Amino acid sequence: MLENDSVSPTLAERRAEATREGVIEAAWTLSRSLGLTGWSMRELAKAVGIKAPTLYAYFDSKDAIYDAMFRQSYEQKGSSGDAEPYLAAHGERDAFKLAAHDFFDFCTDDPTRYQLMFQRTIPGFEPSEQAYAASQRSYERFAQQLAAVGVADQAHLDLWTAMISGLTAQQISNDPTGDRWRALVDTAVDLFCDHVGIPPTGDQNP
Amino acid sequence: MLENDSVSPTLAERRAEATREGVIEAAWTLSRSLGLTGWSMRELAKAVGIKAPTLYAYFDSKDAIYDAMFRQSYEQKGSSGDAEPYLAAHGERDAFKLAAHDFFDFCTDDPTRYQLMFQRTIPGFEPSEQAYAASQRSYERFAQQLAAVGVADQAHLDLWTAMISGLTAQQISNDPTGDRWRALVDTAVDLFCDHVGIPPTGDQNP
DNA sequence: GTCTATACTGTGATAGAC
DNA sequence: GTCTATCACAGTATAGAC
Repeated sequence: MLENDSVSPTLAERRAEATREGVIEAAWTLSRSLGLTGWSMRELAKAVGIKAPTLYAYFDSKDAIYDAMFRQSYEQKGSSGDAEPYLAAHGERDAFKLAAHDFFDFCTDDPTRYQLMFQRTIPGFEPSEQAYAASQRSYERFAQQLAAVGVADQAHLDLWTAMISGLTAQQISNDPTGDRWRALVDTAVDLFCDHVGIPPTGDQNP
Repeated sequence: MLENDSVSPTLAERRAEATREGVIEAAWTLSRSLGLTGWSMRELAKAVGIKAPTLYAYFDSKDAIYDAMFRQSYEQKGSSGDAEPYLAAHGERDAFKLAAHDFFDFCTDDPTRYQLMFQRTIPGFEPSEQAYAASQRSYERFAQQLAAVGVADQAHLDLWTAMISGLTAQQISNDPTGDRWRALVDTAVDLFCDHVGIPPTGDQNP
């Protein structure tokens, strides 16, 4: 690990960073075909074209690789699928439905990523402070989005989280290629909106 | 593995069965303190008072031990917490609430068991045909209970499953010692009952 | 500074003597 | 059935070549 506090990275640092990203990308590819814990450091090294011990020049441990993947996932989640643009263009219930489907699809699009982000499935792995902070920022953005449409009560946030993530989890583990629980998302959102007092779409003057 | 198709087991078989149960019990103890994947066959053997290779006289592999634990869990679930007795004694919504809390408490009482039963968390482990059959029987009992109170539509069953398991999962992973999501169970059940047309308690003549 | 060769420790699992 | 000895493989550390 180089130390260089100047503004522009040296060429060596840029090259090292490129290698790091290549390692992470290869780790994703292996994880999607063999499972998150289905590959060894030796296999990963071979996929990148280096020897296993060289990996330790870029990452302190296998868990550090998982950590980078974890953090990257939460940053991806932030940079796509924000529901806010919808709010101006749609009625409020439709905004909730779009937000729910955004999350649902983000999870089902990449079950391996979902497993890393939301299941505690890798023995011994716990996200570092920085990676955990990325997940916290993601939750904060989510909370602010719901606050923007009038849902600020913590209990309401928790109910939303449980309902949408519950549907998602069932879909991924019981019907990964189908739509059995996806088809229930709109119904669940309507139940939630009834509960928190969001008026039905088209009913703007209660 | 001995083969004896006669009705009464021999003394040797009974002793072997007792050892098997001791192994499983020790595996639970280790799993609860170190995590499901946090112990080795050598540690397990030491806890039972034998050498590691001797374990393989009782179980074909480590996964076979997980399999026995998995199956045992689903059989425990069948023999406790049936909601049927409640049905005669309570109004319908209260019966749903009791069933939901039964499931919720069964899961939060033993998060390790929950992890084995409902998360796919052990790398490479898949339940055997017999163990999977035990989990299927458990689901069938659940479906029949809901049918007995008038919920037979598959989509309704799926919505119930997603809501209650979603609350449970959030509780276990985000607030294992608290009540943050448990406090939402009754609300969720009411939303569900509103949706499927179960009248509120005390409203027997709609 | 980046890589390779080698080796250490612990894992699940097996072979074969008693 | 239970043991000792051993295997192949894992993650990882280190010494030293370039």
